[in-house]
Amino acid sequence: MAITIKDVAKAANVSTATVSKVINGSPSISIKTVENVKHIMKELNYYPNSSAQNFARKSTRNIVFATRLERNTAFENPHMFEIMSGVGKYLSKKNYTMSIINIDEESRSDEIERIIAQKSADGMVIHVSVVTKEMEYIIRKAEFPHIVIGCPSYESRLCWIDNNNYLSGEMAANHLVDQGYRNIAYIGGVEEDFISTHRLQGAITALAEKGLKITEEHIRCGESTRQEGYKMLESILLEPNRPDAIICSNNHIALGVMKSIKEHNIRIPEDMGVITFDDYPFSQITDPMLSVVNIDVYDLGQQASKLMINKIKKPNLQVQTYTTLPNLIIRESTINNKG
Amino acid sequence: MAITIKDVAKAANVSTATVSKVINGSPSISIKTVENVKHIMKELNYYPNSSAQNFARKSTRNIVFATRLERNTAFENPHMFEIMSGVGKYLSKKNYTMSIINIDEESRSDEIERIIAQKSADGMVIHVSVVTKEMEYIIRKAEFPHIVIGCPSYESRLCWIDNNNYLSGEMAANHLVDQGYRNIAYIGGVEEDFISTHRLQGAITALAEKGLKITEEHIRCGESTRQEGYKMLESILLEPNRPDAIICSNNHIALGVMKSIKEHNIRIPEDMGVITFDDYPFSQITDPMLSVVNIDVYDLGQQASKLMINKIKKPNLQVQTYTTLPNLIIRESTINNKG
DNA sequence: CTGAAAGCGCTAACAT
DNA sequence: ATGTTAGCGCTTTCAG
Repeated sequence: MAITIKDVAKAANVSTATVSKVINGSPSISIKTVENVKHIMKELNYYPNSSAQNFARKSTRNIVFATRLERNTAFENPHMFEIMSGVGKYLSKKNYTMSIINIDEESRSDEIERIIAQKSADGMVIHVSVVTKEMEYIIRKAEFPHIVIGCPSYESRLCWIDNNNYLSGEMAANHLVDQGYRNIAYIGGVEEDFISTHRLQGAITALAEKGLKITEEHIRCGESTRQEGYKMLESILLEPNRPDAIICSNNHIALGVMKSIKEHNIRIPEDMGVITFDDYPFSQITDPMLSVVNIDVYDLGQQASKLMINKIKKPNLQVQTYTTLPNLIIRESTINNKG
Repeated sequence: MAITIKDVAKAANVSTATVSKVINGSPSISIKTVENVKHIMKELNYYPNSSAQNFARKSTRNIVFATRLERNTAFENPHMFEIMSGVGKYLSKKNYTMSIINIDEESRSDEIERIIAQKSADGMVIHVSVVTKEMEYIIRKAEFPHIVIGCPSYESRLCWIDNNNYLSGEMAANHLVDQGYRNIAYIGGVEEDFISTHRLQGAITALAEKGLKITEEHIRCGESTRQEGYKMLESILLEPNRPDAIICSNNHIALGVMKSIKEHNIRIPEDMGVITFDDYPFSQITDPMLSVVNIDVYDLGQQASKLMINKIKKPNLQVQTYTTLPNLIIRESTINNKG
């Protein structure tokens, strides 16, 4: 049989209550006793049984990370796992465990309800891609500590944090202007793609401040695929007023855009600058290498879990905020010394 | 206060033991009682407290996935997360939870020891990249249910599963020969990179069966980076005996290799075929698109967790096996109708 | 500063 | 088929 708190108590000639207090760093124990007990614990190679601890103290020191774990997610959305890594890193530093649950189409809120009711976690970090209104209802009804990563696509009263896509859009536009580009186009995702539309709004604002504007026909929205990016740029090149720089709302679109540009024998960056967002390691394999406005999503994850832990202590803490600043990585695709 | 098993027992006019048996699907309860109790549970919206269950039954129904979660891991090694997703998927189907722990350089075996001693999980799935001999010692001493994903790089008595890299190498070589290539080179990782060396061995064997061989000067080993891949191919092109096809041990190397080939105005696939392993979604963005021998790592993860659960039931089950068959994805880089 | 003892909510052996 | 009851190993009052 494994060794328990009783064995330690006996060996140290104290009560189990005292041992427990030592384990939990209670200040009311004399230094001498603390040292003695700790010594015995080490000697006996004692570790408190975590199920018993969880049970007795009615808390698990476990946080659930809820997201989608389908086939290919890791390839298609490494960002999500990078966030998860950041969350896990911070939690382990704070002696919390992180368990991952897969939320799929059918059972989204059932899973959540069960976790809350079973008390198998003290809190929940949720990737925005899986939240629904029903889920929100359950979480808020139970007043369960949570933080959503990413701004929900509807007016929500859940707590969330996100990076500032608006600001990212501004940075991309400002950089292009600094480099001397003046006639800028935006190729983005569909209208419901909030990330893309926020970036666009940021770009528009930044340009307006410099007395520039993106003309209507230089804004395109479509699916976030290479194929669509390619098509959207092709159609822009048919216009008489050809832009001298393109902001692409993501890497997929950027790849299609570059393909189209190259096929037309337009030089990047001399004739046309290209910039996009989020630094996949593969941004560097394009020729020329892509400039990007990047977000430190690992850091975003760490911040989220920090908030999570604060919320466990102060459950009424309400946060809805844009955090983590974007940073500009200048590579070859926007280096244009006309500026 | 949340509702407990006692409340259910009272409402259903049975003992808590009976309710417990219903919860756990014991066959010794009459259908009528089962239905009645289930009905009451639903009515009261009762869910058993999982900490109490874990504590009482001395098992957690939790599996730890141990790996490295440092910054950029998700970008550099999406495979690892794809495996993790597969593991999580299967476990949740079997009503197990999965918690992730980060194993870093300093504290690798301490973490493991703690988890085992604290009984915070029933088993452990470990990514091969974090195993050490010390860790093996701890796991085996405790006879803790485990499965390592990937074959350890030393003679180990841990249980592991891996995909068959040897077979993958054979498939790559056979495909090239089928396409009519005869003079094949292998550009791989360093010697300690077992994945690469197994693939090489497979390729050599397959070629030997067809009466072909890779000459000594057509085998190169170096770091798995684009830069090194580039350099290694450059040096091969200096040789008088120029190969007509290249097997690259991974995507990074393949990218460098293709760059070199293109700069020498050698046509792919006409003058030189290129094949590599593991289908990143980005394998498709190269020009021409890369043929690859792919492994279904999501499936590998699912198989691993299946074994994991078997091991919990039969702890003396010993497995060391190559599983999950590779499959060939033929794209543009090897289509050569000389064959 | 330390200890006695009452649980925490459930499971499982045993009895009926 | 169902109930009684003794724990599971720890935390936490409360008393001393």
